[in-house]
Amino acid sequence: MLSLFIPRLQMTPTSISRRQFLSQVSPFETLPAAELDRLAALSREKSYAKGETIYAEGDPADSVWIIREGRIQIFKYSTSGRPLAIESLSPKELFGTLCRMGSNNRTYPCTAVTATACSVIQILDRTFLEFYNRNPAMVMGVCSLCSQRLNNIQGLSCSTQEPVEKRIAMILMQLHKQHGSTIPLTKREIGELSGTTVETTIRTISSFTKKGWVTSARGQVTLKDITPLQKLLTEPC
Amino acid sequence: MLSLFIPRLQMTPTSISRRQFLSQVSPFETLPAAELDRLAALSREKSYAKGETIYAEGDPADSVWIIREGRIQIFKYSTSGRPLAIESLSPKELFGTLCRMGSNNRTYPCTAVTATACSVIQILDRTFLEFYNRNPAMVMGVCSLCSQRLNNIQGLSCSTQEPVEKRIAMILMQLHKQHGSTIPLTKREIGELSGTTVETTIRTISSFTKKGWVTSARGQVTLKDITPLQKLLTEPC
DNA sequence: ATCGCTCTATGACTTGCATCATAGTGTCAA
DNA sequence: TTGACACTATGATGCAAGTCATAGAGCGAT
Repeated sequence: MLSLFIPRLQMTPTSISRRQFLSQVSPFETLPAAELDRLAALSREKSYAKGETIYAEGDPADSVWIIREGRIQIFKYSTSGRPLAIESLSPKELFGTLCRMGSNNRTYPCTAVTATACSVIQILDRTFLEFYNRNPAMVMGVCSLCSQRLNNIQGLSCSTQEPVEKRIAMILMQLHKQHGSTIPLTKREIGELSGTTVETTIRTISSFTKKGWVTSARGQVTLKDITPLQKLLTEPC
Repeated sequence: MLSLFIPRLQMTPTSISRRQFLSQVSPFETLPAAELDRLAALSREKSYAKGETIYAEGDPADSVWIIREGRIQIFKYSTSGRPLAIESLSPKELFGTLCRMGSNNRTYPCTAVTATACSVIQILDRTFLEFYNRNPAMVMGVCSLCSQRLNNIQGLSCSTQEPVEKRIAMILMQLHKQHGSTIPLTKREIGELSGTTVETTIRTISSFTKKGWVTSARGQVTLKDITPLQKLLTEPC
């Protein structure tokens, strides 16, 4: 689908080693030093250009992924082809893992697409499971991550019922936690996370701008005053 | 809110002991005999009439629950008050647990309401955690449950994008797995699971009836032919 | 028996948001 | 510099599904 000539991310010499990076990633924090060395040795690193698909829903799954650099969106597609972005993930976040831990689910349930140039760490399932089985503390870490994400998604699935304006406000608040007051996403991406179209997203954000709540530029939204946004969320209608 | 005079479920003398029942419940299956005895001794059983709220979103949470008898629906409410039933749970299923395992989330994120008269087993958090910390196999069980539920809900949240007809077909297929071909839910309950109104649910199911796919009676829907329902789900539009 | 309530059913009206169309602007590549 | 393309922007139109209204039918409570 994508041109073969898209330039890959040029890895700048990273300041910290992969091992050190992994030691900061949530379910690996508890691993003893020797295990971390081994994990760093057994994992590999890959680079992707913006817009590349790392895996697609239904692909046979054999790996767990961690973002080292860049941003990735996890999609589900409706049968009519409209994309819904379930999550927008930043460095140190895992993906392609959690929903496969339980069942004998050997395919990816979603599609992972890079939203920017990315560098990701790939760990084969068999490697991951080896560490998983050997380190009870890590099992708890994964369980805890799973649980957190369950909570997020529950919130998301409930937001279905809300009118678009609230859904977008909700996503903006969530992105605010992730990125701070300047959110580096295009209107399209925000729309995909809100489950709506670009046009509606633009109209809505433009109405927020008119009210002085945000400012908007190409590829970014800056939150100027989050209290009215917060208020909008809790308002009865 | 509810009358104080609603008659409680009259517990018929159950054929199996609570201990034996617990031994069949997923994350406890792996517990050694002595631990099961202890768990049965430390847990307690409660009965609820139809329509009672076991806990509400935001309530301080101190327990893990298991359905012994009856059916329970887990709700989120939109700010306009419209209910969305995230799940419809049957005996042996846990609730009030999974989304609290990770964070220090001391309040329930959803509301649990009995859809029929129910008997439930209550396990205090501190008891549950004691077993959780002592039995690594149980941690994996919980992790796996969490992961399964994450998958279910991901499917649900994506279905937002689908037209109502598909959402209802989807829910019917899911309930089919749970209950067999006769689904003992009212149109209202099916609507709540599909994220739509009673009227729309009735209209849609009535259209399925006219096509000969289902038959419908007060408080139940019987699937006659699931292949066209299945086909509806995958159809491009 | 009868009151009250929930469930089912169907028609008429309304509306939020998608869709379609058009266009200006910023950015990158050759 | 010029084309190609993504992003932003705004107006016009249509439709799916919600809302409101009404009514019959089943079921439990007294």
